[in-house]
Amino acid sequence: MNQPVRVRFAPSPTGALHVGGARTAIYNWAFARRHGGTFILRIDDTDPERSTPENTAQILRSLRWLGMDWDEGPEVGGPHAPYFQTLRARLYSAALERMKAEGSAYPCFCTTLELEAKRSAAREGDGTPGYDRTCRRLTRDQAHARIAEGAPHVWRLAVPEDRGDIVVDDAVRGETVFPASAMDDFVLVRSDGTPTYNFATVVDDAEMDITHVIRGDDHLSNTPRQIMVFEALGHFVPRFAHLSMIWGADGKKLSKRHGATSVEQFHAEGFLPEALLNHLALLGWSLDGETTVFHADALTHNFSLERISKNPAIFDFEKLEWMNGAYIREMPNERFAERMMPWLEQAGISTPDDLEKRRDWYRELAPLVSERVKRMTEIGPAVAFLFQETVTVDPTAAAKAFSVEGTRDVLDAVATSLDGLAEWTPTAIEEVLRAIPEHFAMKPRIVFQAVRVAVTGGLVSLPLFESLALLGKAASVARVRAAEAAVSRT
RNA sequence: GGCCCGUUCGUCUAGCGGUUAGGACACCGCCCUCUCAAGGCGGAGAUCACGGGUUCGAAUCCCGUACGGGCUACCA
Repeated sequence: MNQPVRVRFAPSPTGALHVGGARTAIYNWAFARRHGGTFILRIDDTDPERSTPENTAQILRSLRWLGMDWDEGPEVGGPHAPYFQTLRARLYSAALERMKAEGSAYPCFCTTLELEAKRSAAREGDGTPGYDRTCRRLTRDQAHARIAEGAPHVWRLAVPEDRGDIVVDDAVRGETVFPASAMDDFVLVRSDGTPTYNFATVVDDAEMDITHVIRGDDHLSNTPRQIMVFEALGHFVPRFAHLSMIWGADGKKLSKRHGATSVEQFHAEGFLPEALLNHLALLGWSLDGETTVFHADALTHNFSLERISKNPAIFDFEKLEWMNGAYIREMPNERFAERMMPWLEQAGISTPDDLEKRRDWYRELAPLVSERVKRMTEIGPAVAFLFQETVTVDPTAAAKAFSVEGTRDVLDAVATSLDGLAEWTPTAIEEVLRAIPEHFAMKPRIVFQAVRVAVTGGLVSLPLFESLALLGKAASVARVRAAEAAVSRT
């Protein structure tokens, strides 16, 4: 097959974009980009009960957030539009007409009850599953007559009598053989005229000239059926690549119990799209077995089906968190300052306007924060003390840091020293504060913890001298004085 | 039941006949240190699911078994 690569991601809008679906999308996208091919987004919305426009919108949003861009599909159009299955009904009936004419599809009038009886009988007996082809034995005239009568019927695939074993040469699994005996005349079109998944998806993949089908493992068993439809349609069979599932920590299907499952939720919880992309990419694929942190371009330059692993993966939230921290840390200060803005805004701490006014200040703040947060949601709590008029001292922290004998005098000395500082920089502040413990013959950490609690309100904070520098002289001195007053009262 | 797929440190993985079975997260220790992080160094952790073969030699190839998963729908 030497034609240009065309791949597709075909989510069903019955829910939000899941991490499993996201990974499938990423692999398809990376494969297309790597080979200069076309990445198509198609919405498989044939389930009228559960499909919603809201879900579709959310899926598109999540994909975009992750950095996926599609060459054909919703919002961008393309030569094979429309890209919603519900709008492609004509194609399915056209395909069925062709198959009827060629005898590769036939009507079946068996009722659900009859089918159930057949199934349980078969299961008791030789174990051969599938439809027993009762209606296939009807003559053309008989079938026509029943249809004319208005008898409800579905359309089934007439599996060729001479069709041998079906070999799927899967790019991930290798050669997988499905015995011909296991192939049944499955339903192509329901009695209400709508196509089944196995039919619609093949008609679409054929019409869109999909060359590689990269999708979840759960479709592997359906593949021989689909291959037969491709053959009945006289269309080339694409290459398949089946991805293993992503599980929760207990080896069960990933669910809310395990934490976030939808891409949107990861976003809300403070994860960066590039980190989630990286982590997902690594769940079943490896660059070289050594490199763990890499950007999207590494994927678009190196992605290959051959390096996809066969075994299922368990989603490791801790590793993702570490990776997110790694991405935060490597971000240039300027960029981090911009990226933290939405989170500060959301927390009601700051506004983009403020960033415009004090870019330098934010640039100084950035590295102090980025070095110690793993998620964007942690930024707010870490920097809040710098944006508030006064600080509320945590009682437990106060009890710990202010209980040392002589704290009042120490804080007085600190306030005085700071107040007398002509130059308000971290180094100048450090210099003058270092002299305090010496003077009182105390351990530096004892003194600095007292100042930290006084200024930041807690026992854990951004580096002290830098924090004071960013806070400003007036506020710093005021907070130390306030603490001093509080201490003397006890 | 039938048919398919999978099984390397707790987790993600490298490995594609000959390696002291490598890396990353998590964990532990030390260093750095104003707290917390980050960083540096080191450590522990895998009888390669199990049993048979093939081979001079198997985590790697073949066959079973066990355990997990998928499909077996007028769901996708």
